[in-house]
Amino acid sequence: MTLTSPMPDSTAASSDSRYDRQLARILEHATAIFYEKGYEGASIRDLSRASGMSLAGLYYYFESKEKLLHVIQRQLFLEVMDLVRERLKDESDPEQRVRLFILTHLEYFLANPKSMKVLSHEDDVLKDELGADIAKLKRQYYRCGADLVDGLKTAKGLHFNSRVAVLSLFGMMNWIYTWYNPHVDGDAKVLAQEIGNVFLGGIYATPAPF
Amino acid sequence: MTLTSPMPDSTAASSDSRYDRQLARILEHATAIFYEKGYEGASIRDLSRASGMSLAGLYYYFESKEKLLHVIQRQLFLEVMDLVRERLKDESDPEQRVRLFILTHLEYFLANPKSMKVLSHEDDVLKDELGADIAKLKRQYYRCGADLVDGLKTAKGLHFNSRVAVLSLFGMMNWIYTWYNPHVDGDAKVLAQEIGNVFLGGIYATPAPF
DNA sequence: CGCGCTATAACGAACGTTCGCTCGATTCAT
DNA sequence: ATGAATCGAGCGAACGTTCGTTATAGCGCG
Repeated sequence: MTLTSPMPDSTAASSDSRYDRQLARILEHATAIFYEKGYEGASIRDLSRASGMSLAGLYYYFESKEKLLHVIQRQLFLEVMDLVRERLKDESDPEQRVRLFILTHLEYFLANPKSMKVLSHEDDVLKDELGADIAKLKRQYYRCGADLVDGLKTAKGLHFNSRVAVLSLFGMMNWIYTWYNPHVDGDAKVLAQEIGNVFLGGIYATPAPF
Repeated sequence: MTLTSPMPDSTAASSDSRYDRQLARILEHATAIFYEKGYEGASIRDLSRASGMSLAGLYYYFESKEKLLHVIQRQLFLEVMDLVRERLKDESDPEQRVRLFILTHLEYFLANPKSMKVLSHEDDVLKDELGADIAKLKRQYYRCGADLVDGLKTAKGLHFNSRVAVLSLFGMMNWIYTWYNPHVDGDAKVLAQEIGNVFLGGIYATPAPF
């Protein structure tokens, strides 16, 4: 009965009910533990220790380890997709739209580096319906990026393999969690600039077919 | 009745003892299982089932699950590094050297897609000495790519952030295991061409620092 | 009181690992 | 040439631990 649907008695100002605050706290700790040890390597007891709650206490908030990961991943996807949508609302220049997409993605995930890994690294552990649901969200997000790149492509009359280009872009961005060091590499703005330069310069320089 | 060679052994090539062949077989099965279920998600019993050998039998060939992964990863790094070194021997043009690096990396890992994931995805599960050893190899491999890119950079008098550029290149290449489909995307040669175009076009188009 | 929430303690199953043993091939002394 | 001893390769069964999960009983607050 937990987690599959919002609490029935929650009113509009539900974001600060005790239940919601506790749930958010648990998701945060769980994300940190999954980040450190990976989903399979993390035990419910690790989560219990980290969040200072008993095993049974945790199960009051989610009904299985799988559903817990699912909630975390789903929330992250929805949040970043919402953010992207809102940021892109006021931009119409095709190149700037791609740059803005990169910037938004990096800003969100450099602000939540542990979330970045839990999304990127634990991407295929969920099976069946739960896995299919996450895969669907992922495909939506990919589509979003691909549409932006294709928009730029037709606007400028470029010729390149869209699929490989977009997936390469996602590769650059999603690989960051393995090396990013805020003291060495700049903030999201700097990084988005540099990665945007490489990617856009790369597709602009693409050879014309003949 | 002189004692020339003990066994006639039709398929001589006795450089591989039975032990070595069995070990290789086990490593291959283990790679496949780690690929499917991840290191933490794979149990020794899974490996036992896959390789058709008992639990205790497996432990005759390695002394712990961690050491098994270590052997696999170490062997892969050494093999691909050797391959890169040999291929680069005869090429002196800086751009072609970078392209050749990309091609070699892709050829090796598209020929061994499961290995690619076991290296990329299970990269930080090993701790202490074993982990440090793998991290050292990884750093060597990174250095290799970085030197090539830096060679091109100075040869052409380009200006860009080498660290971000090289790590982005590795991001593009190492992310491939999440999406590559041999029936849709080309073989290593065509993929190396496309990724090389994006990357090289990207760093060539880099703005001068002012 | 009743209800939302937490803690204790336990469940069976699965985990990585080890022990003692077997069995065929090889080696060696006679 | 042959029996005894050794060795490499592998097996079945079990070790103690940890896993995800749950039944149940108790607390504090409206």
